[in-house]
Amino acid sequence: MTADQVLTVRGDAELIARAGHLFTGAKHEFVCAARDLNTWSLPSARQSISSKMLAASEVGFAVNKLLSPVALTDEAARLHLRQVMSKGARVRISSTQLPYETIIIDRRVMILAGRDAPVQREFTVTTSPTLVGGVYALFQAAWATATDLAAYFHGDVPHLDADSLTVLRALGAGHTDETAARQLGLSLRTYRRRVAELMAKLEADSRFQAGLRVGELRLNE
Amino acid sequence: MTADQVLTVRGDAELIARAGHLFTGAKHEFVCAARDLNTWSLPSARQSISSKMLAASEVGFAVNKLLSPVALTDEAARLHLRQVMSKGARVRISSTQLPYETIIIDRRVMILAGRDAPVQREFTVTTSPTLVGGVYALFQAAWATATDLAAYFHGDVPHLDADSLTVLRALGAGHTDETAARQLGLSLRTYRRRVAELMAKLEADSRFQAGLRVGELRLNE
DNA sequence: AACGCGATGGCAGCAAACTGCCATCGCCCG
DNA sequence: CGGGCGATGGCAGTTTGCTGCCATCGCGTT
Repeated sequence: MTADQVLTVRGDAELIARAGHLFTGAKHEFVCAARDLNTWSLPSARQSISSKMLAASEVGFAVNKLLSPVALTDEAARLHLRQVMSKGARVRISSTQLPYETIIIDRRVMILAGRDAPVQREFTVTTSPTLVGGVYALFQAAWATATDLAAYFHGDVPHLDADSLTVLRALGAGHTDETAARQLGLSLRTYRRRVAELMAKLEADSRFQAGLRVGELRLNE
Repeated sequence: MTADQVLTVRGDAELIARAGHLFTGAKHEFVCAARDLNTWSLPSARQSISSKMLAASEVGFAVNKLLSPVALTDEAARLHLRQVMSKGARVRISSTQLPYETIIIDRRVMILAGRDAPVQREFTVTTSPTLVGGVYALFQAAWATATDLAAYFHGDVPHLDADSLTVLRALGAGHTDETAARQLGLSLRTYRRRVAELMAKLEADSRFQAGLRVGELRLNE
C-alpha cells in the first residue's frame, strides 16, 4: 500500500496480515469513535495501546474514545468504562448512534470498520492525509461537544426517568405550576412533588439553577 | 471506479473529468462540513443542488451544512448564509475549525477536499459504503450538537451586558434573592429589577425557563 | 379477603418571588 | 443653582412556589 492508498480487507485475519504493521508503535495518539467498547478489538493495536497506557508516566500519549449512549446501558459496560478511564483514556458520549467504528492512530493511519457482518466484516485502512485529516476533523467536531464521561461518573449527569423528563419539558415551557399540572393531568401537589424530585436529582437549589443545569447538560434532548 | 473504489485526483478539472458524473442527480440529501461557504465550490454539484433547492415544493430533499465559527466572522458572510438558508438549507455551527471540506451526497458518494493547496488541491472521492457510512456517522454526531444558525438569526441569542451577567451568575448559584442582593451590594428591589430585566432579555416566563435558555445558549461562559 | 406500601390529591401555612408606588439620590445640562 | 431624568431603595399587596399533613386509592403479596 503506497502512501496515498486505501486498502479494503474482509475479516480480522486479512486485516492483520495485510495491514497489521501499521497499527503497532503508536507514538502520540489513539482516537476511536464506536458504538461501545465491545464492537471490535484489534489485538495488536490494543496490545500496543495497553502497554502505552500502562506506562502512565509517558507524557503526551492520548487515548480519546467517543462512544454512543448504548455504551452506558448496563452496569458491566459502565464498569468496563471505568477501568478504561482509570488507565488514562478519556471517554465522551455522543448523542448519536455511531454504528461504524473509526480509529485514527497518530493522525496518520485510519481504520474504518463496516457494520457487524454475519460472515466477514469489511475494514478500510488508509494513510491518505486527505482522508485521515478530513475524518479526524469531523471526529474533533463531534468530540468537542460530546458529554465528558468523567462528569457522569462523578455524579454530575443525573439520570432522568420519564416522569422527570415530562416535568422538565413542562417547566421549560415557562408555565405556572397550576397550568402545567393541569396540562399533564396531575394535581398541583403531585406536579410540585415531581418538580421537587427533579430539583433534588439536579442538585439545584432554585429553579433558575435547575434550568441552567438542564440546558448545560442538554438533558432535555 | 468500481463500487468500492477510492479515487484521488488533483485539481478541479481532473475532479470533474473523472468523477463529475457522480455528483449530478442528487435525489435525497446533500450534507457538507466545511470551514465556511467560500472554501470550495463544485460547479456541477452546486448547480444540481441549486435547482433542487429552487424547487421548494420538492419533498424530502435535505441540505445540511455544518460550518465552523469562521463562517460568521463578517457581515458579508452572514448575508450569504441567510441567502443559503432562505433557499431551504439548514446550517449549524460547529465549535471546532473544520479545515477539510467533506461532502456526502445521498449517503452514497463522498468527496473529501484536502486543505487549500498553492497549486492543485487534492480530492478524494469514494462510494465505498464503509467509508461513506463511517464518515456520515461522524458527521451526524457533530451535527447533532452543533448550534442551529436559524436561532442565531432569529435573535434568539440575546446580548447580555455586565449587569445582566452579574445577576445571571448570582442566580446560577442558587441563592435566594435576598442573599444574592446582599452579596452584590444591591437592595432587594434593585436586584429583582435586574432579574426581571434579564428575564425579559431571555424572553423567559419563569426562572427555570430562563436558566434553561442560558444553559442551552452557553451565555454564562 | 386483608394488609402494607407507595403514589396521589386537597388543604393549610409559610417562604419566596413579582411589581407598583413613591421618596430620594446622583448626575447632567442649561 | 435649579430642573429634569434615570436609577435606587423601602414598603406593601399579590401571586407563585414549597412542603407538611392526612385521607384515599391502587396495586401487589400473603
